[in-house]
This record gives sequence, C-alpha cells and structure tokens, in this order.
Amino acid sequence: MDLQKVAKKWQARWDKDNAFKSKEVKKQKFYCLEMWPYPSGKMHMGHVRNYSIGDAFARYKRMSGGSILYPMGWDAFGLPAENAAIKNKTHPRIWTKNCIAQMKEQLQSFGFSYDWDREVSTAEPEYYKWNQWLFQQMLERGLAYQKESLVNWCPSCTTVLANEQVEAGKCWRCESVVENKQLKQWFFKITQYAEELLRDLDKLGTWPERVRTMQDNWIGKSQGINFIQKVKDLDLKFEVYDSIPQTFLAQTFCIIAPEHPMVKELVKGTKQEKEVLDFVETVKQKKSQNKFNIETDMEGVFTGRYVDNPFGTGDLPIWVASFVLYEYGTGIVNCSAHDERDFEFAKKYDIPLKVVLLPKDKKHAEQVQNLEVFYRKPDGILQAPEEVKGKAWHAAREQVIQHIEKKGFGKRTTNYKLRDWLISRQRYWGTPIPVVFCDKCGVVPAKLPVKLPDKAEFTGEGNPLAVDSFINTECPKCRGPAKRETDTMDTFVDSSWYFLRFTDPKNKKEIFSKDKADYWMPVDQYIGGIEHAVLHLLYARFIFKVIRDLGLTKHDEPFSSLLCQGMVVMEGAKMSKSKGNVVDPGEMLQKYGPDTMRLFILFASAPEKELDWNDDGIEAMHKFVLRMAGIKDLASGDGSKDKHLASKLQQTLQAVSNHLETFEHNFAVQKLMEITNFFYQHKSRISEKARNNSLATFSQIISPFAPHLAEELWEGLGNKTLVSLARWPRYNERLVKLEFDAEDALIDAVGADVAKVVELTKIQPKKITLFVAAPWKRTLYAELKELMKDTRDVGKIMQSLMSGKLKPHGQAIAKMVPKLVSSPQRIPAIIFDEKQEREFLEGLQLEAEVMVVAEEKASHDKAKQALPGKPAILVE
RNA sequence: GCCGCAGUGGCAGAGUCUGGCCAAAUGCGCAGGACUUAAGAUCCUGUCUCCUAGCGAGUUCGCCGGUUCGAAUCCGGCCUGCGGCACCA
Repeated sequence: MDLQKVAKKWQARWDKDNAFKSKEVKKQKFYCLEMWPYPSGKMHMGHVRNYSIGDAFARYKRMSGGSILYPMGWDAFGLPAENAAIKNKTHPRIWTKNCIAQMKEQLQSFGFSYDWDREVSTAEPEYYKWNQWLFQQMLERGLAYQKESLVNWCPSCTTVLANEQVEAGKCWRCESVVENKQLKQWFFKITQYAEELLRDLDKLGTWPERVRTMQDNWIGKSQGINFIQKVKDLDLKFEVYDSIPQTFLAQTFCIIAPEHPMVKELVKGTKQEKEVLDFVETVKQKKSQNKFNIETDMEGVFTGRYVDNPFGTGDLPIWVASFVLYEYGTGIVNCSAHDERDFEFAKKYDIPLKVVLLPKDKKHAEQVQNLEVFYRKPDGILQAPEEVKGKAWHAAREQVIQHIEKKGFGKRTTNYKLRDWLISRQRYWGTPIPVVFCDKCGVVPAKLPVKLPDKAEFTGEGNPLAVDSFINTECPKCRGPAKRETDTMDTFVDSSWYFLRFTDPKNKKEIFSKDKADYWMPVDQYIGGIEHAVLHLLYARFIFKVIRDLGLTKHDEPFSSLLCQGMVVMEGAKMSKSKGNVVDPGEMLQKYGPDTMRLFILFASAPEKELDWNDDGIEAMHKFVLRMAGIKDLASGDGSKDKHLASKLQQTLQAVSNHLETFEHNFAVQKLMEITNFFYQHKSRISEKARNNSLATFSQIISPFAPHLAEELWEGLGNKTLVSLARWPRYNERLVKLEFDAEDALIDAVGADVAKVVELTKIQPKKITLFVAAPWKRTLYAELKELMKDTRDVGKIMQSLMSGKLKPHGQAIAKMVPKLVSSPQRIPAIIFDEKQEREFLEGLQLEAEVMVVAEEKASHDKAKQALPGKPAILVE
C-alpha cells in the first residue's frame, strides 16, 4: 500500500466533502482547541505533537456524536516577521502571508481535521480591529491606562516587555539581558482581577496542578499589616507593608527603595542630601544595566531622618537600601533582627537590633539574645508583646494582628506580587494602539480600525510607525490637529480572545455574536505547551473576565479543561539549531507519511511528558502501520478463534475509548498493537467473515490515530461513507466478558457441585484443598457471589485463589483466616500444598465452622484429626 | 530558600490512587529459528539469576526502617534527579 498516495487521496476527499465543517446545532457541543501557532513558515515537532494530540481527541469526539468546533488560525503579528523583513528587505505582511501559506499546507498534509472555514489571522484588519475595539472598551472603563514607570526594556528587540515576559532577568524571546528604563507606557489593569484570577483557579480542577500552582505563585497573594508611619520633623506620612508582623516590636530601623520618589523629599536640605542622591544614582545605574547582585551589592545610606515610632519603642532611623523592592508592597519596609537580610544589613552598618523571638534551647537563645546569630523559626517563642508572650511565632500570628489592629498601629492588608500588564510595544508589526493625543481633548479613542500603514521603512532603527505621515491626524472629537500613538500592542493581547472569534470568525458588526459564543464556550479541551502556564493562560483568563464584564459572555473561565503537552527532545536535550539536533517534521512526513508520524508521536510518550525522539522508533512505527494495512490481505482460517477475536476487539474498543478520554494515547496505541498482533498470530483460526467484521470496527477505532489508513481500510470493506464521520462503535459488555467465561463457569459449578470446584481449579494431585466456610448452612455459591461483590479484598483473594496464582504460605493463611472469618467477610477457599497444610493446621485456631475438602485420603484424615468435629469431605 | 514532581529490567516506559491473578504490559534493542542463493523485509520463539528447564527455586522495582499473613504499591526518614518561583521583608 502506498501510504503517501493514500494520504493525499483522503485529504482531497475530506476537503471536497467539506467533511469537518462545524455547525451550531441542537446537540452536545464540544470545543477542542490547540494553542495556535505563530506562522514561522515551518512546523516543528512541538507543533506536530500538539496537533496530533488535539486531532486524535477531536476526531474521537466528532465520531462520538455531538457537534464539534475544531478551528485553526494564525497568531500572525510579532517580532520575527519584522526582523525577517529587515533582514530580507521585504514587508512583514508579505513574509507572514508566505509563511501562513506554507504552514497551512503542512498542517493539511498531516490530515488534521480543522474547520478551515473559520481560519483567522491576527494580522488582518478584520481581526485586529476588534482588538482595538476591546482596547477602547477597556480604556473607557479605566482598565487600560498610561503610566510613567520603571519598565523592562529589551535592547535587542528594542521594545519594552511585560513582567511575565522576563525570565530570570532575560528576554523570553531573545534571551538578551533586560534593562530598566523609566518610560510612559500603556498598561492593562490585571491587578484589579488578581483576587478573582486566584480564586477561580479552584474552578479549574481539571487543569494540571503545576499550572495552577504557577499561576498561584505568580499572583502571589499575601496577607499582612500596613503600618501608617510619620516622619519625624517633617509633615510626611507613609505606609509600610509587613506580611510577617509577629515580630513588629523588634523593628529598629526602616529602609526605603532607591527608586522611591519620597527619598528626595526626605533628604531635601539635609546634610546627607548629596550622599544619598549619589547613592540612589549608583544603584539605579547598576539596576538598569542588570549588574545588580544581591550578594555583593547589599548597601545603604542613612537619610538623617527618623520614623516617629508609634509603638513607643524608640524612633526608627530611615535608610535607603539597595535591596528594597520598589515594586512590591509600598517600597518601604520596617526592619528587625528577625529577617535575615535586615539582620545582615544592620550588622554591616552597626544599626542597633532588638530581639523578641527566642529558641527553646537555652544556649542557642543566649546566642540569639547577644545577636551572634540570626534567628527565625516557626516554633520560636515570642517575648513581646505581653499578650502573646511565651507563644510560638507561627501560632501567634492572628493574635498579634488583632493586637496591632486594636492598638491602631496598622490595618490588615492584602498584597499581590502580580503587576499590571504592560502592553505597549515600540514595534511596527502589531495592532496599533487606537488612541490619538489632542492638545485640547487629551487622550481620545481613534476611529476604528486604525490600520497599519502599508508604506513603512524597516531599517531596524527605531519604530517604523514613528513617522509624520502616520502620527499626524485629526482629533475625532474636535477635528483639530492631533497625534497618533505609535506603539502597538503586545501580541499576547491578540491571542487572549481568539478562541472567541473562532465561534464567529466572519462577523463584521461585532467582535463576535453573544449567542454563538455562548453556544460554543467555554473551550472544553485546550491543548498547548507548558511554557504558557503563566503568560498566555493568565492573560487569556484575565481578558475573558473583562469580556464577561462587558456583558459579552456568561462564562467565568475560558478553558474548562487543559492539557499541557511535554517537549519533544532528542537524547534528553531540547531540539535546537545550535545543538544540531533538530528533526524536521517535513522531511519525516516525506519519508513516512502522516499516519506513521502521528502514531509514533502519540505512542512514544504520554502526552504531558517529554518525548524523546529517536529514529529507530519511527522506523518501527512505520512497520506497524504497514502491518495494520496488511491485515486485510491475511490468509483466513477455520474460525475457531472467531469468538476470541470478537472478545479481544471489544476489549480493545473499550480500552481505546477510555484511553482517548483520559489522553493516554500511548496506551491506546499499545492496545491497537496488541490486537493487530492477534490478527496475525491467529490468522489460521480466524474466518474471513469474522476478520472483515472486526476490520470494520478496527478501522473506526484507528481513525483518530491513523485517519488516512482508516479510510482506506473502511473503503476496502465496501463502505462509500467516510469513516472519519462514522459513529464511534459502542462496546458490548457481554462480549467483553467472554474472556472470563472460565470463572463464570466456576461460580455456576460451585453452586451445583462443590466437588467440581476442585476439578475446575485444576489442583495438582499432590495438593489438598481446604474450603473454610462459615457458616456452612448457606450454599457456597451464595457465599462466593456475595464475597465477590461486596468486598474488594476477599474478592481479590478469591480470584487469586481460584486461578491458582496466589499461593500463600500455610502460616500466612492460618493468620489470615480467623481475621476473615470473624469479620463479616469469610474466606471460602484456600489451596495449598502439604507443607503449607501442616503449618496451617498447626496455626489454625478458630471458632468458626470449618469445612475441609481434601483430594487425598491422607490429607483428609489429617485434617479431620486436626480439626475434630468439623465437616470434611474427600474428593478423589 | 519556598512550592511541585519523579527514581522500576540493556533502553524508553506501564503498574503505585484502590496492597495479593507482578519476574512485572507495550515498544526498542539483543539472541535463536523459519523463509531467502544471500542480504533486507516479514513471521515465530526467547530475553533478572540458577538448575534437574518446571504450572521449578532464588533475588529484584533509589536507600533505610515501619504497618500487614502479604508491599513496586500504604506510612516515616534519607539520598538522587527534574521543573517552577525566588532580594516579595
């Protein structure tokens, strides 16, 4: 079979029949979505994996009935296109269009069952117009705002970045060291949704735990106290935030971030002014070049000012300290001996310290008291305030907070690490931020859409939008002269609501129709890389909630179920050009065809785990695909295994269905291998009729994994329809059970004739069988039935015993039996050998009634002797 | 440092939730056989150790200990590896 030809043939047929078109109909809906790609032109293995997983699931759901939405589109704005344009002296639009065309062709050659009628691209005005509309809605509601602040600047991308896009001080895209700059930028007020974003994580029970944890950490909620403090000799008040306020009475000094504007006010006119401002400059310099290192640069200067201490424990000197985070809390912190950094800082500058927390160990306590060592442990004993004296640091928290509130020192406050989302970018290839600046009217929403000007120069120097022809415009309000915003939006904004546009991609009047969105949303299954655990997945949740608050959807969360597939690696290392271990899916596709590729990628690893690519593996899978294709040509046999085949097929169907539901594709493929082997192994005992019957079901269940081969097999059986649209077969419980016939017979037999049990269990002549049943009044059959059903443990034991596979030692049985007999469950049968028998009889001391069934006269006599008065029968 | 996850045969990777049909699926690799002039492909068999070769015995699932008649599986401690966050007071 020419697999390449087969693939092309069915792709053309699907296309011609428009087979995968989705409709809003009165059926159970299912929205399956993969994180859409940035059109770089070439797919990488990660894409293939992502979409193979998604397509298998979508195809399965489609066959299971119901209406399915499975769309695809392009996250087409972004830096690579612009950089490519600069490099190749072309226009990003042209470059992107080419890339999309290439990538679409590749996607289609893999046979993914997308509804291409819904294709959208963020770089088209039809799409980004609504991006701009959304921005203006947010602007109107104060959710989009402009602010001058210290921001992350990537010198290589020549644009600012959001906090989420900085990883360990480096740009997420190009890994350049990020600098700090003071700039006026546009932000989205994601912090307004911090609490809800955190709380609703609980609704996302089917999301991977680690994604939820990562978002939880990123939002970083903490609860503590805000102290309101007054500067001595100045008419100046400020707040400090303390999330661990138990040791507040140990506070002996106060530190302020160098970036804090209050520093200037504090030192104005003092003799420290110059020294402090110089220090501030040095630290800022270091930070902006990212040369700041907490280990070596823990420095500070005294401002000459004091806090008028409200606790009555002496005034607190205010220092400017390099390590204070301006962005967190209020940027000013009260310090005590019970924080490691503060302790070290105080030691370095000889600032007095006070201790309110001591360990139980006396020697240790003395060291702490003498400030020889730093100390803070949850089980440390608080010495102050009086109200909690003697209590543990950890346990006293709530009480201390109440004390602080009662005294009026401060008030309970919640703090988040989450910062507002910086969305402006100083680049061309993105959605223009749709505002104009008018001298008269201020910031005014622009008329939509604000199209990207086609004529632009891509030199790599400066923002191509920052040219007069684009900037100069007219104010929509007063018709006077005005200037356009030249920044574009972070492309993460584009992709924060695309799943909604897919529900109504061609709408010219609205961002999407509420009815259609309400029908399809939320996305039932979302699939994509873990690298977006915080970035895209947090932004999308935020924007979705904003959209809800605009009244455009009734749901709270966009993605009810999430799967994060693992990376594709080679020999343990991430595929990268520099390592030279990149496998090109295009080449592989040429060589093996789509079915082999898809099967291999699904089989090689569980979806959420790493996938180690190896060439032998795909070669082996290719053989397997050919093997499946060859089933139909096998010589047929006498039919003695037909029933077994039917049973095996039903088992496979059941297993594959379950594995598909739970994304255990690797196991599903394994089951397909097993049954394929069965066809081959027993070909001489399978009739042609049975084989063809089975093959029909077989082609249905391989359809999500190897759709092209499935169609070919299906057609080969005389079907004119598409197997991709066939109904997923239902499994037949009775047939699944066929394999357990032997056990059923056993149970039936036991009811009729105890002796038969012995026969059925195929006991060796040398062994004896003991049935311990209490009370013996009821038939063994009833006992068995009850036991098998009601108790797991005994049921399991029963199964093991009956199949003869469990052979516990006599001693063990002796101990086990009384326990079981005295409990509501009873053990009806035990099989063991002579040696065990002896141990058993010696060890057995039970009150319950016992019946002995022995196979040999000697064993029978022995048992009777050991258990006088117990019924015993001999089976020969 | 904090949080989360994992450690099973030559390799990849099941089994762990719910203890016993577990010497442990499946695939790769390896060995032998059939077919073939041969190679490849394909098919079959074997693949922890020992032997008298068996519905045989022994030793295994990171290490140590505990619970249990019984532990890869449950509990406690330790070691190792991975991921995320990290100057958040």
